[in-house]
Amino acid sequence: MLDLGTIDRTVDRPPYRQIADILRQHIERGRLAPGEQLPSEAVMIEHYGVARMTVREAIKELRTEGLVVAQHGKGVFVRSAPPVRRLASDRFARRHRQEGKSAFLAEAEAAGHVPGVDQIRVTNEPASAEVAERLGLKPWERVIVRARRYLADGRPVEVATSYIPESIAKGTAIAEVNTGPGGIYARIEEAGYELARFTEEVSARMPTPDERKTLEIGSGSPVLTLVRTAFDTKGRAVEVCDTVKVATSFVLEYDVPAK
Amino acid sequence: MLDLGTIDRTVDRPPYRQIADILRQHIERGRLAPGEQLPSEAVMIEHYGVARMTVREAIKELRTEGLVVAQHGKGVFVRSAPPVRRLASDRFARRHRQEGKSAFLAEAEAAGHVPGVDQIRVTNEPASAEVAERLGLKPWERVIVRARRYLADGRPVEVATSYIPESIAKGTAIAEVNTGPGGIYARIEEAGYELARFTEEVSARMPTPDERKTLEIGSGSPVLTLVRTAFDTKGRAVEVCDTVKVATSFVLEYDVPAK
DNA sequence: ACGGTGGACTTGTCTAGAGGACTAGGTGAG
DNA sequence: CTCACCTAGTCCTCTAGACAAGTCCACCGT
Repeated sequence: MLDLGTIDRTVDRPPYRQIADILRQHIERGRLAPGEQLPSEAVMIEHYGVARMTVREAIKELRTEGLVVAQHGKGVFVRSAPPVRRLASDRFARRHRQEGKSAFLAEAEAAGHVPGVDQIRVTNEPASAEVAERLGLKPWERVIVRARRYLADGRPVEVATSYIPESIAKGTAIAEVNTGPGGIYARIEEAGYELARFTEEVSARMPTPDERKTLEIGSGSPVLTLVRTAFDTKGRAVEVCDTVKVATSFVLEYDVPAK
Repeated sequence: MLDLGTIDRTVDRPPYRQIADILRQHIERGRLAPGEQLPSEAVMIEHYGVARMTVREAIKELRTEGLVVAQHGKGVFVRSAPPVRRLASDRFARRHRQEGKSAFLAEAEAAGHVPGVDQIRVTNEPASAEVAERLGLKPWERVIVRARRYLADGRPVEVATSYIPESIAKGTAIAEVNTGPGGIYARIEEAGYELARFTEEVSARMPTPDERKTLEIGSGSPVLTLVRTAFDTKGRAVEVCDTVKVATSFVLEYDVPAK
């Protein structure tokens, strides 16, 4: 049985924070394991001798910290941390291209479905102001928009949207759902644009309601956003990729540039 | 005068969300400018005809989204977005080392103070479990801990903590507040460890109360965390740097590896 | 001119209670 | 067996009020 401890009304720290502290400790020390249910509001009201709102305040605090998620009608549960992934998925794909792809993956791609990716959507739209600016396009020019959602262990972890100028994509498989071996970077290079450099803008923020839904996360956990721009050897921007990612650890690697 | 609109009780969306929506729109459309004060709770209670807690719920929502900050006894204010910085500051320093440093910066460093950095703290401690693991140390070995806070336009934007094994730092200026030209990387290389590679783990989360205080941010805005590990040419980890950053955009750049 | 005090206004915290909505499990009718 | 219904338990939302604490400023006495 979980030791809920007691609160001390003589001390400076408000009761709802004390309760949050107790629960937070239990979670951090593993006494409340991921997926496990917290004591119900009623139990805590009884135990601590406080009003309903006080307990709810405590739980709300843990929710905004992303430690727990509440499920209407069921209870409050310790959030199970999504698995750590080594790299953002596009990088993953690029790396495979470089290092030689496993027969399994190549086969899956040839069959038109890549494990871990669902909800692929490809459209042809006028460039938004921001995309046009990043790609150096005129506002009326059109882009191919490729949106996809990545899964890990059946849970969504990332939504990525690529924008490629229609002028580059024309005549290639870029506008197809299945872009063929090597993905869009291979197609871009076949179209005569040799990739040379990327920039990435990284930031974090709270998700929009839409993103919360797509990524299936609680409102308390932040998302990482990456806007990657790919440039070719002539310095032209050839692709912009906007990635929104469940904010769990991933790893970048790079070498020290030669001196 | 700000148009507070009205709420509709016949509709599905709960009143506190409707109020939050109205305020959020005002903020996003600039009718409530950064730094500007929101109507007080009393005003909104009167205007919408709801209870105090309902208004507070609405404001709480905006707070967890990081849109507003409340100041006890003063009011609730639209959060002014921290300035965008191009690069994390350590990278900045590294780049300067590579590209040649401006006379101004070199001079400032020689004088022992770097513009934009305050609260430098250098200690010698036993390695924590995590740091020991990352640096490949035994638990009893000691590390030099260098903590510093970076400012931009007078506001804190980043707290970085470096851990260097005492065995490497011994006899160098690494344990001094002023590490001399080129910073700790130059000192590490002088000690015979040639830097070869970095890994970085990036994630985002909600700040701890302590971090909120140091970075002077509201509780609603997430922080980016970077744990960078530097390796030398022999594959030994020589430094771990833990960076907690106000989650505003910054830029990474890298080249496409030669094929 | 100066300093202290008090009051108005603000947000922070808590209480006590109500009805609603969702989930899961059991029960009984068909 | 299947389906509809009920019920207990859970969290969601809202009301109405209370006192505490921080901020600001006008006022008053010195």
